Amino acid sequence: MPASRASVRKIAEPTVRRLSHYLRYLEAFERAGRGTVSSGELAHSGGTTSAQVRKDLSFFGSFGKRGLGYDTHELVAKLRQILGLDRAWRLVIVGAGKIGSALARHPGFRGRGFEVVGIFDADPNRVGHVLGGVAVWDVKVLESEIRHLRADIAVLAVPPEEAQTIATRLGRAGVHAILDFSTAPLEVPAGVTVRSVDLALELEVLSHALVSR
Amino acid sequence: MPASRASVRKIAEPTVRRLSHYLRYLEAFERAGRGTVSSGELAHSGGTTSAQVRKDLSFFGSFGKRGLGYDTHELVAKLRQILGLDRAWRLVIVGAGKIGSALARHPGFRGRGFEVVGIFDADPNRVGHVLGGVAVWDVKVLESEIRHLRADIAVLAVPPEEAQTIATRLGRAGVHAILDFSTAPLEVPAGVTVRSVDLALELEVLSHALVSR
DNA sequence: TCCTGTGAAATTCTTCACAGCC
DNA sequence: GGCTGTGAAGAATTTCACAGGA
Repeated sequence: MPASRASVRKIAEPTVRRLSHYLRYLEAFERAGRGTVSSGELAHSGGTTSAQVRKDLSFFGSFGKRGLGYDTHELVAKLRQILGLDRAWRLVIVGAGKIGSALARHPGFRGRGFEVVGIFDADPNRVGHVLGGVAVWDVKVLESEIRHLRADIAVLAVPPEEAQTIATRLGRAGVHAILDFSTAPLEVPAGVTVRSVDLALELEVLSHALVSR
Repeated sequence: MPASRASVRKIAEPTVRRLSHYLRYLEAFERAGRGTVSSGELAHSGGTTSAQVRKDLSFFGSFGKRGLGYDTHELVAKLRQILGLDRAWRLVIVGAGKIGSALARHPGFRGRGFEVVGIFDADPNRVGHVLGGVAVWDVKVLESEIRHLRADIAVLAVPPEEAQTIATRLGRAGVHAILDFSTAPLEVPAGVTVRSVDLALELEVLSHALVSR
């Protein structure tokens, strides 16, 4: 049952994260000129076990060679396809504050197929400026401009009290994926995926680790 | 078997994350003047089930009141203790680039008990400046200054190729917790906890969600 | 009646272990 | 010999469901 071209089967989120990890390491192996990689090597770089790697990959069919490992190029291409990275995604950033503008200038996104095509802010002093080569628009024109820019994904970097309003507007504008840096709980319509990055929460996990050693 | 004062039992990471979430919402309830909160309400704000909330909390003893719910203040205090937030943590940021300096100026940390006490960078043009009220030190004096500042947690915001070196030096300087923004795989000595925040990876999870709908 | 605390069941995720192929 | 693919076992986590206190 090999996955047919477009639609990719539903995978558990921890698995998706591992696949993304594997891809990262595979690309490093690829740059190093390695033709094949074994599940053990992938496991070592990613902090899992070889059995886990094989299980994760076997989910999509078998493209390893016994006794050898996986063909680096082939596996990279396959993972890109599974993760939807065989196309470019168009990103907008909402909120040109500290985090938003740091992200706008972050060069790492474009390199991985995520192109920032627009930035929005409510502050008239910021509107019209250019950040990282991208124009800052007034958030008033969010919906129309997002359609115009054909954005797929939005990065939400606004104060918590505005997050819900913007998220709702993003949903209406046809954005189906949001990377949320506000710490507010968001309610979004079905069909919109939200991933939250909460730095205070990450610090709290570390805090717990420190006291529970 | 109620947890005794200082040492807190080992909990699975997903549980810790949920506890942190609960705390966030509880604080909102507290500000709204709510004396008690039910597991159902906590579950709703956090996107889980009431049974999950009760299981998570019952792990530390029973401090809910049947028919009523949990005492807001009491539960806030308890969660703070479990998460190690009943004390202040001293944070250093290594790397005063885009992400590092955005974090240094981020007001949300101090508000939640994490105080940025020092910043380090290798660029002489940045050394000696002040970011968000905190001095930028030369990374050459990392070890001695970290001991001097009595830092508990380090935020690693350096280029990937330097991440391992710095992580090793942080370990030697007595830092037991690292929040890592570089995307390199880190090897750290036992006793050092690392949490990685990888924005490209988060975007890839969203990408996968978009193609697998 | 409302809501907690918790064994038991169900489900999900991970590891084991080995047959099979290069 | 080395390494994949995978059923089966095992572990961990989540959900169910209900007894019992406010």
